[in-house]
Amino acid sequence: MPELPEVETVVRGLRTSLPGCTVAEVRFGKTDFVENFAGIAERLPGMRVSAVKRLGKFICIEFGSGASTGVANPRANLIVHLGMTGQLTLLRSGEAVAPHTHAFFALDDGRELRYTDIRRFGRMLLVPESELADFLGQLGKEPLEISAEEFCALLGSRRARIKALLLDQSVLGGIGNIYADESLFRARLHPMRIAEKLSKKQLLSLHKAIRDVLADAIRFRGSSISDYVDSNGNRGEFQLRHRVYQRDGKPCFRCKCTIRRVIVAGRSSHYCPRCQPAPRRRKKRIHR
DNA sequence: AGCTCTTCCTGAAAGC
DNA sequence: TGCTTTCAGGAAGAGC
Repeated sequence: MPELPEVETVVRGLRTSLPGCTVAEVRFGKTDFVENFAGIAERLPGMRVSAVKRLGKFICIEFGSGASTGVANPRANLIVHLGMTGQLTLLRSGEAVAPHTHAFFALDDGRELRYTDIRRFGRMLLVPESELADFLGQLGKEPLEISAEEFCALLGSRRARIKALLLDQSVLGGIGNIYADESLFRARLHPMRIAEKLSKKQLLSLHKAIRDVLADAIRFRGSSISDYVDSNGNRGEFQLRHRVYQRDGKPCFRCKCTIRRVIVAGRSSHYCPRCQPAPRRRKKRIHR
């Protein structure tokens, strides 16, 4: 599933050759994952890519005004969320079309940017520059940019389970199920711990664990569990280095104890019961 | 505030 | 063998 490291890998790939290219033609297959597909098909041709960015799990392809359109065409941003199975790949226009490919952006250099998404949990929309600030305002903090102090302040007063908060995109943008579990393992925190009850030391440990895990995962070009590939169609390798994610029933790399799986915040959560001890259950009050 | 449940969608895997 | 059912999950919305 594409999370921050996978999206970052896709963005870095696109960034090497997409800026400067002009869109020649836009075509769509199914459009139920696109907001205002007709508007995108009408607006983008003639516009030139000026930058490619990552915002949490969103890919942001920034378009400046194209050479042919001039002042009448203000800046706009094509925002893409890969959902569960989304792929954004750059190919030559003539190449065979993979099944479930639903968006085609033909470029002026004979290549094509294609969006493929088996389950169509992904999303695509065009955000005018004037509305980008509003869009960004809904996103949580960047896990790789937030300071330790800010991280502690953000989570330390919340009464929700720590795993739920890590997955909440309006708190931190970019962490999904894989990296939440891997971060909690490294910080030795059980996913059901209540954030408010964590010590400063534990929060600082989690902040570092998140940074370390994400940086490692980016170095290995993300985790390919099922469908994830980068902009060149290559799989990542970080799935080979997961310590707990989808390792339930297998021995912990640290202590050999059997990794377990529980549902937290509606998600499978994998943890080592010895390295990540369960929170102490509240003592029952005895009323008289 | 925060939890659970449901919906979206398809393919893989399990069940019969 | 082959058909049917179940499950997985990011995000949003409903209801509690």
